[in-house]
Amino acid sequence: MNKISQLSVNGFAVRKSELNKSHQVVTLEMVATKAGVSPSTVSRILNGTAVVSADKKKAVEEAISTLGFIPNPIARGLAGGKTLSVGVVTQAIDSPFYGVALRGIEAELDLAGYSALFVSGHWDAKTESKCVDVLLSRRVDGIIVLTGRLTNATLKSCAKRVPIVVTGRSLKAPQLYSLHFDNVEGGRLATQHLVSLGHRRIAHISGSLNHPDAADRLLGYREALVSAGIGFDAELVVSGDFSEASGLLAARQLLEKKCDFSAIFAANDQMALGAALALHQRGLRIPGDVSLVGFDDLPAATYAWPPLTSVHESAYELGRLAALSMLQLLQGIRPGSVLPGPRLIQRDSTAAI
Amino acid sequence: MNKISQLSVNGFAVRKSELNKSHQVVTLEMVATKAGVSPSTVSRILNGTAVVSADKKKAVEEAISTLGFIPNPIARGLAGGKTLSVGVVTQAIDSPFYGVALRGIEAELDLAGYSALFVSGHWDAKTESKCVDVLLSRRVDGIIVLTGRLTNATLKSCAKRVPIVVTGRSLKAPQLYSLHFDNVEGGRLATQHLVSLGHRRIAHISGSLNHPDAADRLLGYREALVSAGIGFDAELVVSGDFSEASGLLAARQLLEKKCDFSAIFAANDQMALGAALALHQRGLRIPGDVSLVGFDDLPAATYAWPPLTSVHESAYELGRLAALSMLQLLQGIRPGSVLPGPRLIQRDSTAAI
DNA sequence: CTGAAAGCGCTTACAG
DNA sequence: CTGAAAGCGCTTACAG
Repeated sequence: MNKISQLSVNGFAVRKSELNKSHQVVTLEMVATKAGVSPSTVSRILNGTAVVSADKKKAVEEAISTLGFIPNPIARGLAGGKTLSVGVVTQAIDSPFYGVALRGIEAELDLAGYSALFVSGHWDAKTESKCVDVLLSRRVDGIIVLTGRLTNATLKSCAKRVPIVVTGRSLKAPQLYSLHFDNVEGGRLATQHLVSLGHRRIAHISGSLNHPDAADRLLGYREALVSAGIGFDAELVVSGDFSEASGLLAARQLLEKKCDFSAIFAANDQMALGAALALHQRGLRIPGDVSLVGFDDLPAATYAWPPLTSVHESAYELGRLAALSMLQLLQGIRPGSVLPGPRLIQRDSTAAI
Repeated sequence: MNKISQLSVNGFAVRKSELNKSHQVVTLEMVATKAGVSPSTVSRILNGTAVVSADKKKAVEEAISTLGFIPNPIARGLAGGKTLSVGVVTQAIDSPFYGVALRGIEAELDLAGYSALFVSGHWDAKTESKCVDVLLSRRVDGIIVLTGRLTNATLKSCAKRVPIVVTGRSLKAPQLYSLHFDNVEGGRLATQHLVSLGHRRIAHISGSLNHPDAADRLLGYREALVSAGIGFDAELVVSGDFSEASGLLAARQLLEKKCDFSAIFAANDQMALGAALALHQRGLRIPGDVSLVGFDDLPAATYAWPPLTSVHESAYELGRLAALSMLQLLQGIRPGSVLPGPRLIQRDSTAAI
């Protein structure tokens, strides 16, 4: 450092450029100087990475608090390869379902001093791959992938570079943990509920069938039907894409087909809401003329008219447990969390036939 | 570097520890070596920070693409003080309104190669302050604050450290740009619509009144009433907190007061949805017995029953323009974007008295 | 238990 | 137009 360009603030040498910052940044070196130890020692205390004598520890801790030192995660990341941040590949930052999951992730990570980096994959494997690259270039310590369309092989190979937690599938690999919700059981629950109410002609609005959740819910629907001795009728199944608009369209198709149904099980609440609108528009009453069951139990389900019976899946828990598992992976602990099972929440959109 | 601990991969010296990474990381230095120039030159080409001879430029660009070099934002951040990331203080990561704004921010930032760091302030000044600190410690290049409760003074002082874009208020300061939606006009529009339909007893469910948006919408309501010669009746105003649950409660209060109204203007769609439920539960028809207007025009408004008349406020544009303005601030350009004005979207929840 | 030194991957005056 | 060198704020072998 050129002596001529040096100044001093609080007894510390300061480069001119730093003076432009209104807040003088406190560095680890300043802490070390103030505490009369080496930077190495400060670092070790900070990270608990070695035993340090009690008196030095005390001196350092005092220096840290009087100086108000906050370690720079950027520098930490460069030097130690850790950034205390975890990347999250969500599919749409404004999804009502995943939004709640993000809140769960945020809450859990925050407890551990980690930050989340959210990027949206938009249900497109290419985009999701790009998201992973962005996250990797930002040197996140781990990546949480909320479902999406990345192949298992891709995920496993990512896990060789960085710990991965993925939702929406069951996968085993080193440094990879998956959290899976039992969608088959959920689909079964929804359908059984309708069956128990006396419905025999139960239509299903499925999600995009290349989406495992959609396929599983359909499977549960089918199984419940068969085991009730009703049998599966392909005529009664129309597929949507999990959006409200697609639910509306699907319900209209069902109506036009005249396939004579008394109930609809929609593979998510958003489609159920769309279907409800189609039904209302045709002058059909819910549940008087047709019973309706959704899936996810979004907050909106409670405020729909009539309030929607739905299969509860806790997005918040999903997010929280994904984050918790990631934190465990990062600490070298084998995660073991499992998602709570589906529960049927009965409201007013279903009734006996 | 100790020669003994050195290895070689693709002709480049590599530390042992790096071999553990499955993917050999390509550094700027490797690019320089391959192109036969100095690292400085590569950096300058990358940043367009100086004129470089055409041939070297070509060589470097070739090296970059054959090596698949991706600059490390972390190192960039440390060295240059830039991280190509902007922090976003949102209030709740799962808010249906702000969620859409986040999508707009993400889209715009992505175009410029920037990443967003989202943190939630939960409408609490203390928490929001903490969010700003976290963001600062991550060395974001700028911060976008979505409304919230930080004081103007706090915001202005933040702007001394880092460029700030804030929504939901009008503020002028160096390195600070604010984007403001005309909530007064929006409230006026909603109310005028009801007035034009012949309603005279128009109730209002306001948001939390310590929230400027809520106060402004109430003001617009009041102004419209007065200028229509109807006059303001405090009896007809009940306040909620922008949540569905509060809308439900507010509508019930209104009903119990027996204040005799034929229409309700709710300060946002979420409360309107809650109010609709309360109305339905009392057996009141919308709009037959009471007309209902919301605010924001969330996607959910379209799928409510009946589809909700609402004041459109484009959350997506809000986010997009906030991000655009930030990018301009970062380039030293004075931002000038303004939000589109409110528009009334008429659906089926309002009718002539 | 602790310090000096090198290094993480870049950027940016400085000096041609 | 371009390179050598120092530095960003930490961490981590290495050597006591």
